[in-house]
Amino acid sequence: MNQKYHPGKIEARWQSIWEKTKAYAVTADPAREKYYLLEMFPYPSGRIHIGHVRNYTIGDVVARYKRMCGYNVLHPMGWDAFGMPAENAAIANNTHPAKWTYDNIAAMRRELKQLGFSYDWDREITTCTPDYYRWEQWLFVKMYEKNMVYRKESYVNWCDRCQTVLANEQVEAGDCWRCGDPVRQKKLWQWFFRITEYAEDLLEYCHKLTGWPEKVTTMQKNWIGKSTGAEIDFPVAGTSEVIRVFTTRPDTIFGATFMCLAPEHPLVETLSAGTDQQQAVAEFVDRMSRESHADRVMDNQEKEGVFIGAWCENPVNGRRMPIYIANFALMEYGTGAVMSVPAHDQRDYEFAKKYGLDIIVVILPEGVDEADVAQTEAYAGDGVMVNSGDFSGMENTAGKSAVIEYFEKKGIGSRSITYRLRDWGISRQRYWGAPIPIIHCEKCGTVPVPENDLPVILPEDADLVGGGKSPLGRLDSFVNVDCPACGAPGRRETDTMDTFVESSWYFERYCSPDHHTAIFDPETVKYWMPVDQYIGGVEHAVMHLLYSRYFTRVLHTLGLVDFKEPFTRLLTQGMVCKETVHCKTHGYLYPEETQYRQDIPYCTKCGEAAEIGRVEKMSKSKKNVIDPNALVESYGADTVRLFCLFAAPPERDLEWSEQGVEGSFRFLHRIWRLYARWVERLEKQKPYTKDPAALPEHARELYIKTHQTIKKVTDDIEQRFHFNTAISAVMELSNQLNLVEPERNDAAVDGVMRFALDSIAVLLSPIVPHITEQLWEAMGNEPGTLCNRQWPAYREDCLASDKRLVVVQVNGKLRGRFEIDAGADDAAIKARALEDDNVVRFIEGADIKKIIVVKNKLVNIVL
RNA sequence: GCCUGGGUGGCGGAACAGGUAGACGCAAGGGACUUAAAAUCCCUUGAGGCAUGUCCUCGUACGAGUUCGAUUCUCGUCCCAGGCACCA
Repeated sequence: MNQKYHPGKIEARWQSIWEKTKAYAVTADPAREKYYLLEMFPYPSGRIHIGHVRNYTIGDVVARYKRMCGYNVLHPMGWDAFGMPAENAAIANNTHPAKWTYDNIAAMRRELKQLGFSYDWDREITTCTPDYYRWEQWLFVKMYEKNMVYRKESYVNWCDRCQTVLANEQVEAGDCWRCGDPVRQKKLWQWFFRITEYAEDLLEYCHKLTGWPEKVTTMQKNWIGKSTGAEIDFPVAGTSEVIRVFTTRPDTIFGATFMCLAPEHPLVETLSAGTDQQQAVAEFVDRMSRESHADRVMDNQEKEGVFIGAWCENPVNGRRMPIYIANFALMEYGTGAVMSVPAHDQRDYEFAKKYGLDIIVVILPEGVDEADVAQTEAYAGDGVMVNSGDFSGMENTAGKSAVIEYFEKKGIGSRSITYRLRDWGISRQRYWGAPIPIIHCEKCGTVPVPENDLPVILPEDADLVGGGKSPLGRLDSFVNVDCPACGAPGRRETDTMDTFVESSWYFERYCSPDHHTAIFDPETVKYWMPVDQYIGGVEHAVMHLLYSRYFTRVLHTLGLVDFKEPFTRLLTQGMVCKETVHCKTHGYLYPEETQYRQDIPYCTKCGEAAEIGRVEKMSKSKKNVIDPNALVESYGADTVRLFCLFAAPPERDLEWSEQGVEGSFRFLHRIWRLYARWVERLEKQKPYTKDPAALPEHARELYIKTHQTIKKVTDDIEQRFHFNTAISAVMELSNQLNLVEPERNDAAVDGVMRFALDSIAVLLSPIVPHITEQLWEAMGNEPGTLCNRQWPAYREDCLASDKRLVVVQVNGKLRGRFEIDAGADDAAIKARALEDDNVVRFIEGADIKKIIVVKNKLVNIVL
């Protein structure tokens, strides 16, 4: 066996063996217990980045571990292949999005294979293929038939640069999440999924997702944003119109002194018509429409509004309330109208102060004088109702229900629930996406494409450049089609679907990727789904995960699956970060543009010393990126995998360190040399697996340590995915083994040594599969059998040694320690503690008040 | 502002039911091997003190508290990261 560890050849060799033997291909087998491990599939941007490597390494360890534990493990990989970067790149490089995408996929597949992940490549999915999106279109038609999809004209977030509509979730702080340009409002006909129909169910199940990080379910709950309250009708003075408001505080209705409408509210125009406010209102509405939705919602703008020249009447006390339009009233939340109670709502308070409107206190906190409430700010807390007619004197918490019941009796209001969540707009005016399978007919309206005509193939000859309309809209051969219902000339829908649609059901398709007669084979889905463990970035905590949960409910409603939640357990791994380096003249520097001398980076362009900046998430804009490919080339995949796991537990951010990588490489090298020293002596040696008691002491210690390591590694992987501590444990074991020298010819230790070395190979194999397979073979084992080996069990009789270390405290401070037989009773432990020289120094001449003994662990003497 | 996390040596991180704080690794310093360097191996390494020890004091963001005993539990404060935010 070579003394030196050369990862290059070894890794290529095992990868080709795994590929040839289809080592990780699986089939549904009802006789075996399944485990579905899924990592979020990547967008084929061109190269694998280090975040992918971390994500997929974590997943691969779990997949390999579960396989070794006997599960039938489904571990697939594929490509989230539709999306705008392909289009942008195609325009920039004068190529076709398909070519760009497929080239990228080929390159990234090669990179993934070089990392040795245990995927069943036979199940590879590419979402931009008709094979895949035809079933998405099929599902769209089913949803259309069940009225789960609809079309409406609505304001949408529009990005001028990307020429596309964005979902609310895709707008970050008022800007496009992709390009960062400001987003503005545009009115378009859009297709929507009725996700709000499932709002309550999605919310309710958040509490049942016990295998998810609380962080994520909390974010989803906030996103759904349920509010309980009432809807109440306010009659408009002098007309038969009523304004319906939603409020969470019906208990404050006696304090409502004015009304605020959203600028888009349908009554704004009618009510202001013919009044002297008409002009001012029109101007305000116009100004608001030009301001982007994001600006209106995001900035803590000053509250402003305009009186619309009409009044309504407070239904509980007949008070005449002026009606305003206000910039903070949102048409898409509640009813687009707010009953304003300035004494008890901060926004309303500021608005009232600004425009000199009445403030009436109706809730009195305990022990406070009415004159002191709402003097400088609104009081939003609980208290006793005052100035509230028959309700005065009631606790406001009870008052809420009482007021609602009163409304219901009088027929002017009712209990109501509102959600922040809105329906999912899926129309995109882009080329590189799945066509929406609808035909517009003048006579029949919107007609779904019949099942037999699916898929609606995305034509390859679209002209991507040239603005205004969607590229598909400029393609007559695509647009012109006969109406399937009446045969008259019709027009195809030219919008494509949001790419979040593809990623909302790909995990089901993985179960039967080659099924050509249905969206998936129900039997295999029944066997594999739901996903037992899903792993991905926390940046998908709201959109992707909520959409996937929604889609699974749709499939459930359509009778296609018998579960509602797609992902039983979720792990969100942290980001990969690295320090930034900044040169005064050249800005941010790539690692290869810096040279370190005595820990100070120098810019290779100008030779000047550069500044080390904050540690930040790796990104191209900060240039603090690492190319995984280059790392694999110089250190090998095993080292890269090992470092990704060792540097931090998965849920935390990982700080990249070149020296850390170096350290991981050295560790693998140490393991390699440890084997090299022993391989000749132990090749034919059987591992010792019997009772530890039969061994001489030095061998027994090694044997016990090995079993303890097996337990530690097993627990760390199984219970917490804390691979960093699992690796530490193996390092400790290997450090101990390194002290044993084969040259001593100590036959008593050989069997134990063989057992320990075998164990190291097995324990490390999910983490560093190539080197361990190589070492396994070198030890005379059948080549390639390590990855199919049973995960080792540990002997209970090895977990605790027969000696225990007991520490002695005096008044809680550590003063001594001693070893004692494990079986020793409290009295014996106490006696030993009191004999300890150093302990005696501290207790001499003092009164002992109390002695606390924790068996086998600790004595605390209290003076 | 609200909701999540988090704050431990020079650094990444351990301590997974309140019981030895700093495992493991990195970096640094010293030594061995070598003509030399690299690689490798060994030793030291939280801060301070002196009486140099199986020693003492301090120490897990800060301040209180509960406890025989707190990195761990409670309350308050500060800071960092992520998410949400005029939601009626």
